[in-house]
Amino acid sequence: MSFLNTVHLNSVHYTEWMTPEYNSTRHDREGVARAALALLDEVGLADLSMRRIAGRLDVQPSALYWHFSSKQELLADLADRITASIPRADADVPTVARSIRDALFTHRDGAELVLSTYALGLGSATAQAALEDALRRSGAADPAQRAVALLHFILGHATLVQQRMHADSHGAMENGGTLDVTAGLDRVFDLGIRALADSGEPLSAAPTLRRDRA
Amino acid sequence: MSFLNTVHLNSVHYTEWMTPEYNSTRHDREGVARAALALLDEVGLADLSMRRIAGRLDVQPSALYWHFSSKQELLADLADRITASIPRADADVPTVARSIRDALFTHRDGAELVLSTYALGLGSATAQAALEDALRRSGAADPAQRAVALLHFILGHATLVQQRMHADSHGAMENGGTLDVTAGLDRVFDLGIRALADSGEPLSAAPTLRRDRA
DNA sequence: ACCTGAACACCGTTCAAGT
DNA sequence: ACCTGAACACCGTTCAAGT
Repeated sequence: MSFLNTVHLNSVHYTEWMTPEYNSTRHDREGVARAALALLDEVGLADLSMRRIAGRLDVQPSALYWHFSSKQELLADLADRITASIPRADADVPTVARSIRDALFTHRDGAELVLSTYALGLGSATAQAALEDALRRSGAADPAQRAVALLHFILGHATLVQQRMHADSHGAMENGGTLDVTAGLDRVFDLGIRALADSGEPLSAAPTLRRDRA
Repeated sequence: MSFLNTVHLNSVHYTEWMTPEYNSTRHDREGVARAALALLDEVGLADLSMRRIAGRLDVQPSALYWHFSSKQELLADLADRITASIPRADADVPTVARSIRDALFTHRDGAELVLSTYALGLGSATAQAALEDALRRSGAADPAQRAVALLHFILGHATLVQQRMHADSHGAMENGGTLDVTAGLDRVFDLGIRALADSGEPLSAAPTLRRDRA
């Protein structure tokens, strides 16, 4: 009976009279990706299955394979959407680094997703380029390699922090002093970024004070 | 018929006469973990299923749950074995960092495994402690936080490099200049480690030459 | 102490066929 | 252009029961 109902709703002869307002259940690549990203925030990467995404769209699992050739391709698309949200500003290295981290934090398990996807692809080339530009402007040595090192640190750090956040939230917090664990990790991030941003020999002998603002 | 045969082989009445040399098919926690670690090297983390591990041990999947309460616990055990192989030497920071990275590289997907497992646990506390000790000996500022930053960098970097290695090996190498990609990443690692090992303001106004030993 | 057998509630993916 | 239905070859986990 329930399936009869469904059949009836869907059998709206797909012909000329089917105007946009009658179209409800059919999706495009964009719609699938957006639904998947929303679902990611609700259930997390481990529980983001093709079947669940399909269920959210009121569609059979096999329908997703018209839009994406595999789950891997879908995940790569999501990773690209996350890294694409990095603002492209003429900021200094710590600011760019923080904006990359914040983009990863925008979605649940975002860091892990981008990390898993990064190796295969040109995804997060955006992030790498932004870091390299900022480094070049600051006059740092070896800006290209330094950008890669910064990106690896940001991805590793963000992945670990995001995991820890999720574990602490509905997990076993057996440690009494876990209150400031995130605050401590924030200082670790700043320390790491600053160390990777400027070090080494060349340019300006004065170490501490660059930056002429105020 | 095949299952009859199996039944016959296993029904060696479990009593006193069952001396060690007759015992063949029964396992302990250690044996399961070793088999799983060996299988990890063959098939990789994505294909390391409980059912495959059981198959390797000629045992039903459910048998594994006598030794480990979940797959997660088994994986955590493997991660601990990998980090436990880090040599405990009085070496300088780059040397310690490299030995941690090499321990992660000892097994296929070792970095990813440890990274996934690290958040939950005290695993890789070994690595963190080793780094902190080395930093303290070097007189670096904020050794505790710096150790965490170094560990995050090492885990992120090693995970990315290991993924890339595997992708390049039997994957689509569409890039012409991928030959020196690993060499380049090795230089990135050294740069990152050195930057994180020494930087910052305090101690000795002269930036480059510390080192009072010898 | 360690394992089997059977079941439960899931997976990703393919493909002919429908509209 | 987009989807269904059905199938294939898998998953992790539980639990009574066996030896």
